[in-house]
Amino acid sequence: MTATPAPTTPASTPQGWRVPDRPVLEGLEDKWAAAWEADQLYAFTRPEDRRQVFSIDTPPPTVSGSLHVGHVFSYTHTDVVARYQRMMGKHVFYPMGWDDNGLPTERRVQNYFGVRCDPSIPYDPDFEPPARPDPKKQVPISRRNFVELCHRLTVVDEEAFAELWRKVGLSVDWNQLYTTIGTETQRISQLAFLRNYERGEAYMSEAPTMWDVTFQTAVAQAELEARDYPGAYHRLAFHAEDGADVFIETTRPELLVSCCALIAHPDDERYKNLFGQTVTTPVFGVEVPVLAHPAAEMDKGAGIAMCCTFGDLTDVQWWRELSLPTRTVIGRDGRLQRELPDWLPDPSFYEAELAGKTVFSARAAMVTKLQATGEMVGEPKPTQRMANFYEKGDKPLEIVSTRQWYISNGGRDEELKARLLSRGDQIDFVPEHMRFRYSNWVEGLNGDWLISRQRFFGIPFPVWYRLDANGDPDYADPIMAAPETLPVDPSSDCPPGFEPGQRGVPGGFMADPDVMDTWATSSLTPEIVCGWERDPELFGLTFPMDLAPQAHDIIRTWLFSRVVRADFEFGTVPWRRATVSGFVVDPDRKKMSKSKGNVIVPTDIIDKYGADAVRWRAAMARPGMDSPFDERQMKVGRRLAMKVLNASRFVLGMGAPTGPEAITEPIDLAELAVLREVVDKAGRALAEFDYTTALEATETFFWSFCDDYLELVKERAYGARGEQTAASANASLQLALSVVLRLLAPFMPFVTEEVWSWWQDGSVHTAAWPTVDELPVGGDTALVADMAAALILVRGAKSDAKVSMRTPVEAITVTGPASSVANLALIADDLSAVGRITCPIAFVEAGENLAAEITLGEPPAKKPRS
RNA sequence: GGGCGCAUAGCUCAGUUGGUCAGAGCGCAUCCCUUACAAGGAUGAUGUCGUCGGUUCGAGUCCGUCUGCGCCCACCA
Repeated sequence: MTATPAPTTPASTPQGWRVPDRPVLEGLEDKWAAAWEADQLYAFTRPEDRRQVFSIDTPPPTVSGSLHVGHVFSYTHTDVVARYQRMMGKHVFYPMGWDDNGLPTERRVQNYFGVRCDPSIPYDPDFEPPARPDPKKQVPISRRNFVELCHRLTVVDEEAFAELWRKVGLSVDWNQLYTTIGTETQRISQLAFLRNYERGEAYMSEAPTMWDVTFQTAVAQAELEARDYPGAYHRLAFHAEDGADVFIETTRPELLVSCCALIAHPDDERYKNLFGQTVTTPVFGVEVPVLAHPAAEMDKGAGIAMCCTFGDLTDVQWWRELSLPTRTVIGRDGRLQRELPDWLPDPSFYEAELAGKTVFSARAAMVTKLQATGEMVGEPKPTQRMANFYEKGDKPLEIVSTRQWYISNGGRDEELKARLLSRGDQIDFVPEHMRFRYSNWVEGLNGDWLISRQRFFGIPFPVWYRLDANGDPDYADPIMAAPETLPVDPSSDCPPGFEPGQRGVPGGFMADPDVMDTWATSSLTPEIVCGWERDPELFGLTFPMDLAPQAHDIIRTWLFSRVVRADFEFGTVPWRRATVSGFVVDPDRKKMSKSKGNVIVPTDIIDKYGADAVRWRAAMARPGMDSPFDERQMKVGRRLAMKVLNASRFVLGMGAPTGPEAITEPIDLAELAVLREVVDKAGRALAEFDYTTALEATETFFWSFCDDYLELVKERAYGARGEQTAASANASLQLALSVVLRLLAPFMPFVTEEVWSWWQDGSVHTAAWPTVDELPVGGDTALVADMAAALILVRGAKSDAKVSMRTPVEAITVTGPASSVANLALIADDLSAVGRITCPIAFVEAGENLAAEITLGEPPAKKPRS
């Protein structure tokens, strides 16, 4: 569908209002997005008092990915509330950020340009990526060239994202745009890190870490994902001192070489007599102790396990708690090390068959050897087990001992853990039960937060190391950058007191080669956007923030890490309220993902139904609720948007501008009394982030307003019964329209702005949120219910008779309870007009429900088809 | 195995502290070109509120039980 501009030619109306003849939805997004931008309608202006601000910690989307309809939904939820707060008079601080830092961008650059980063290659200032990228033959390029390509591509991606957000109508302040690789972000990230380091919250440690062999980087606990992984049990014979065999079962026979103990549960009668003895390993003949540890599970495998450094996290626990030797065989590339293990009595088999092999080849070689020596019982027995993966990787993680930077997060400090748990209690979660995700995660932490990554496109650590006379780094006493010099790139900048020529030479210095994980940066989004250590006035006005929206999959990462940072730096929570949106899932309730091919492209759906319709559907999904995608529901939103256009045109085309003092008719007062209740309900709901309830209340009112009230007063408003009753109708219609447009504005910003522009000055989005005080008192809401019931009686009679609604009613007797009958008598004239009732209506008090005896006249002649 | 959530019309979901709470929209059926709206409008049908117990004058609503589903975490011997 091509977007045609909305008609701007005003039809001439006596009031001077500019109401188009045939209003359409097409083109409203472009028209109003441009106007809002030109007017800087959503630009943050600084009030005097923090209480006048509503600040939002917008999640920065990963620009190397693609936005799907779920993103549109969740960002719309926040935007609805931002718009409400703005109309409430708040100075809304609503930034947008792009997460363009880190591994996802690296991967996209590799695929897009067909290159890969090789830090050993020198910079080539004239480098151009291959015209035809070949994914199988990626061109190795220098780190600096690689980073340049990352920047080049993110600029393109970010423009596409911004375009989508404008189309969706997010009322963000684009002046506050930040990126997670930007200069200011680098400065803040490095500064916060230095502060953490000074206070002892950040530290370096050499320890076993979860390691991805594909990306060759350490990964943090929060990035792990347990997945099913096929394996096989291998039953191996160890040899006891008395010559007996001790059988263990393992899924990783290739790690046998790194075995440093056998371990069983202290209460396990089968192995009690072995504790304290040593056994020798099959094939290698290494002598290892048999030890007891409660983490050994009697009913798992043979009940006795070989501990290797390192096969899994239990091995790490045993290694640490039993002070076992470190026998590393898996290298950072996932292959068995070429260096020969010095603990082997005879390394010849290792050298010939294992060194340099992948774990898979090594396993095969090991099994062949074990079968040859008779030390493996039977065939490998296939099994399904869970293995830890990096969430973006496709090979199981290995555990490798490496030197890394950490920030404490309570995983190794019960006092800190308790404090961070209590921070969670200080945050309002919407929906409330999402706080359990937070407390569950914090309670389950078993280590500190690993923030260094052995990657290229990220924020470097502002750290150097002195090199001793042999050229070896002194990690114990790192040189930290001076805060006023930030941001620094230690690979090109010099540490204080050194010359460039001293880089990499004995007695000189070297840069810390790592970059910070992307969460180490995004954990600081409140500090970044609020102007921490940059703009104290802004910071005072916006921090702690009011709202932190996110999806439920990042509670353990982004949400938690921001709490950690704010606790360390400020001793406070970073925001008062955290809201959690659900996912949009496919009709089978499966999560959308590229690999499943079930992703809905948001621009397609917006082009087809309009942004207001998509936003309407988004707002019908309550916080935290996953929502199946059903395209038909977009039509419902579109119909509402069309209704707003048409009903507004009708109301504004009928009478002269009339003030509320003209409203005197009981039904007019009654209709506005219903609206009073809606205004009250919608406002209270939106204040609590319950946008769905607000929308439902408004929408229900609007449909009955159109279907019943508008129909009922139509003829009177045209002046059929005199000026005074017409003025009452028109004043009521205009007031209701003004209120309804404002109630709908947060949800459907485009169509409401369009209609507002026909007859009002300024933008509906900076108009005041409606209050009950704008609406007259004294109306009886029961009258509206009676009206609706009466209309159904008249229309039902015609529908049953299968005749046109224009068919006259020649006789009608309405019966019902006294109050209803009395109410309907008040609006008999209006009822007669809308029902084509040509006779007086007879009212009789009888029964508990309204009923009618109706005699229909001749249906009108059908008009010929034009 | 631990935690959380869900179970109400064919579908998606509302049902605030137990007392017109058996609802909405979609879909479906029938009808209507009606001068705001045919990408419309009117009218209508549809449910032992997952199971079994309990509290109560009264239970979708509170308590317990079971069953099914979903999500998060743990789980490599």
